[in-house]
Amino acid sequence: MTRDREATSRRILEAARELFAEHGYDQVTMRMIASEAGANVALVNRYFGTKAALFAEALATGSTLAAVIDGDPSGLASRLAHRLAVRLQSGVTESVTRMVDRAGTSPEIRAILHAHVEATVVKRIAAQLEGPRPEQRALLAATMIMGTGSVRRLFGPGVIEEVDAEEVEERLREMFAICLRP
Amino acid sequence: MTRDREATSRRILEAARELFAEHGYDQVTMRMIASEAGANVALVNRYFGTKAALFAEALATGSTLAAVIDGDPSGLASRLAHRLAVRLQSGVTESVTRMVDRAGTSPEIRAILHAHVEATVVKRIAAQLEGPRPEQRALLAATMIMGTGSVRRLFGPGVIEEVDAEEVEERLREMFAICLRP
DNA sequence: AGAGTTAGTAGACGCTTGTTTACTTGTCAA
DNA sequence: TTGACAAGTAAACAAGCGTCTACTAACTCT
Repeated sequence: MTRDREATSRRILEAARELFAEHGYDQVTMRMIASEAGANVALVNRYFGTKAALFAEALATGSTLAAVIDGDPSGLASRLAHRLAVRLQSGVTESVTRMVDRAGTSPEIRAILHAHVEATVVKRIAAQLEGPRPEQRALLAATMIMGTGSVRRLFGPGVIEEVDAEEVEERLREMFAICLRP
Repeated sequence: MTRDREATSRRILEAARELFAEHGYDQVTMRMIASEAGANVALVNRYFGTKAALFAEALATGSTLAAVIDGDPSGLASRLAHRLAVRLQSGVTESVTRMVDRAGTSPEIRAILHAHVEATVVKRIAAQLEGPRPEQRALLAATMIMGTGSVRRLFGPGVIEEVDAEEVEERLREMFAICLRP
């Protein structure tokens, strides 16, 4: 057994990120994280303090939505619609929505998530919008992102297979256009 | 202490319905339900078997969304938009979305929720739609209902207060119109 | 009035959780 | 080579969970 604090804590953080994204905060135990990282439970606490602190740190790294949001403002609706349609078809959902969806009701955890979604989704979308109340419209877009995740996870791959992906994408594009327009 | 099995089990069921709707499955304990109903924990198990069975029974009674969905098909988009806008403003969200949002990942519970949402929301909306693939479009509407709940719960009353309720309702109405049209 | 049924209760059972403590062991400077 | 420091481990902690068993007490029927 090679002893490497940096490598170990990095493995722990990666395992935490994947597990939290997949199962949400409550459903993941410190022992699951330790096991996945090939480390001891006590080390997880020693390196990251508490479970909530580890969650916050895992959240700070790994949002792929930002790359979709950033870009040409006029194509934002199309990019978001395409992303959601692809995710519906592939069976994968945004890790952010999974986490929100399964966050549990701990005020501390919801506060951490709130700050993260506000910074990486709402503010980021709002920054591209012109006209009054950009955050209100960005919030509506966030609604659709979150809702897609919830529904997809609840209904599973069975229902979605009967769906015409192109038609859904076109409808989503129009819906995004409505909530993003000035 | 008056002894009335029917009244006691009804109190338990009501307490379960309210608590599950407010906090979700995982966060509600059998002891919370018993305490809220003024009954003993053992009685809850005796009358309803298991926690999951009680959840399923609580779910079967108490969906107020159905009343909004049923009615004139041409006014469906307006009714849904109004409902969501009101709920955003009042700080209350659909109990169905709360439950889904906080369901945890137990396959049994998610299966129960899936069946419930499919029957009381998706199929009910789809029944009003004409044209091809009504369920696909009903699913998009469900996406917005679920998403509104997630976002509202995550952001709390603070952000929503800065929102122009009428403008949001109008945008929601147009978005519903797009996803419901043939 | 007394016996039997049954609503209601107290408490324990086994398990899992996040976290901590006391310990062992590998690594590297002196 | 040795000693000190840090990485890693095993085990226990206290608390909380769903569930079950053994018991008490109120109601009903003869």
